[in-house]
Amino acid sequence: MPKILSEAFFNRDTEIVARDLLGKFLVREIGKKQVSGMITETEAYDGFEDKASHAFRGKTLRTEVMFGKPGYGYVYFTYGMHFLVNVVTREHGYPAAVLIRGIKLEDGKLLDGPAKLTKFLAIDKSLNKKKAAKLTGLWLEDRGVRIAKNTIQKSARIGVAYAGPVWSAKKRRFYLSI
DNA sequence: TGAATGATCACG
DNA sequence: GTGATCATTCAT
Repeated sequence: MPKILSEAFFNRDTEIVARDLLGKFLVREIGKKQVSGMITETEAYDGFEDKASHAFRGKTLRTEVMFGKPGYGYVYFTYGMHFLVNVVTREHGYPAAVLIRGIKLEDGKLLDGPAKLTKFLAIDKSLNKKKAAKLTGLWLEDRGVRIAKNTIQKSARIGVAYAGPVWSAKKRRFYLSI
């Protein structure tokens, strides 16, 4: 039986959560239709100091969900055409989230880009600030897949050059090499 | 390498 | 209120 990831899973160090999400499943259910994929790529955005994080400039209407409870969705619209999905981590009041950048579908097809998977799973702003749970039609679960440690790779995050040399170089992107 | 395309944020 | 920018993708 798959185990749905709850608040306790997300209320931990953001980099640990980002790493542990590899091999877990992102599940989207609309009506009777269910689509899911194994997470293959994530990025950690943590704290008040991370210049790459949207929360760096403090709490705003957009980023307040990052300051909220762990296990909630942070979905935002960018470049005038793309939705990106994160899951909030750490305790209430501390801004942090993990961006889901890639998943592998049941049929083996790879969705290697944060906006590709949201498009395929029909994830949009209606899921912003919603708890990741069956009730909302979007959740994460552990199906018992074991990830060998030597297949987990770390690198700098993608598309964050604006954060400056120090913060853009932080190795907070995690992905599977297989 | 650059266009698409609109929400968000800083500034004044 | 205005203008720059963007946690991207796809075609040229």
